[in-house]
Amino acid sequence: MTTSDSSFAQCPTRPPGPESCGAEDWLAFLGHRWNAMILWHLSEGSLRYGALQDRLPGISPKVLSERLAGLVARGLVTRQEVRAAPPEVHYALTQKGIELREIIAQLYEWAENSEA
Amino acid sequence: MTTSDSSFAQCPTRPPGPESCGAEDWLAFLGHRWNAMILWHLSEGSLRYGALQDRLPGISPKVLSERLAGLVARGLVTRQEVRAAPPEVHYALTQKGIELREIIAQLYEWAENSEA
DNA sequence: CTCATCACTCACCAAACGGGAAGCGCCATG
DNA sequence: CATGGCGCTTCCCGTTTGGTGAGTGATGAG
Repeated sequence: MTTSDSSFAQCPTRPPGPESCGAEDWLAFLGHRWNAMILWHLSEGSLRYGALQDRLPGISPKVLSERLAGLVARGLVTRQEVRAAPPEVHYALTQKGIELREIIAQLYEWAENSEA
Repeated sequence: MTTSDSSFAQCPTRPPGPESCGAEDWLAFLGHRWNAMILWHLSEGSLRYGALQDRLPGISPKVLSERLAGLVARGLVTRQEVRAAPPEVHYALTQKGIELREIIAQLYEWAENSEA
């Protein structure tokens, strides 16, 4: 079965606003550069701001902050400040974030196979 | 299991270019406005240019052309011209397109459940 | 006291993107 | 011969985006 018509069925003509369909909204978010990458790197476990910067060569602090804020706002990532000598900020996936990462992993696997 | 580390594993530091990881590339594409929507509408079956325009209120001919060209270029959609009285152009999903739509459907279902 | 670190934030600016309007080529019909 | 429909394409222009570089605040080390 083709997942039948139960999927996008409720957002056929994209009613009023700009983004109405849930899936499209998430796709737009994930398609925004770095977001999926950050999600991926955090799946290793909690990481600090600086550690993320190191793993994402080319990202500017401004953009990294923006993306992290977006991920937190969508409930995919938690932000935890540690008031220490040099302050530490730890970012980690939420359950929701883990679930979403799973779906991205599926896409990744499909891409691998279809590319060949 | 969390799909373990077999997924993005090969694109850890995004080597040289702009988009290197397969999944991120596809996400960027799908996240581009209208693309997923077009895919969705085509899953009903073959549609003509004008029919797509009707189903995607707000899209301009320019953007629809661009998106369709992108979908064709990625092998998700076929374009078939019919030289008739008023010319007809039919767009339909390829096998690859159908597979990708499946994955989007999964995302959609996840979004539905997690939103609640 | 000075300096360095961490995690940002702010102001500025060029480049890219995206939408709207209008035009085009082809053919059939009136 | 003029008109109309279909499927685009081209041009223009405002908005957004992302990068850069500098600055901030708290704290501990030298």
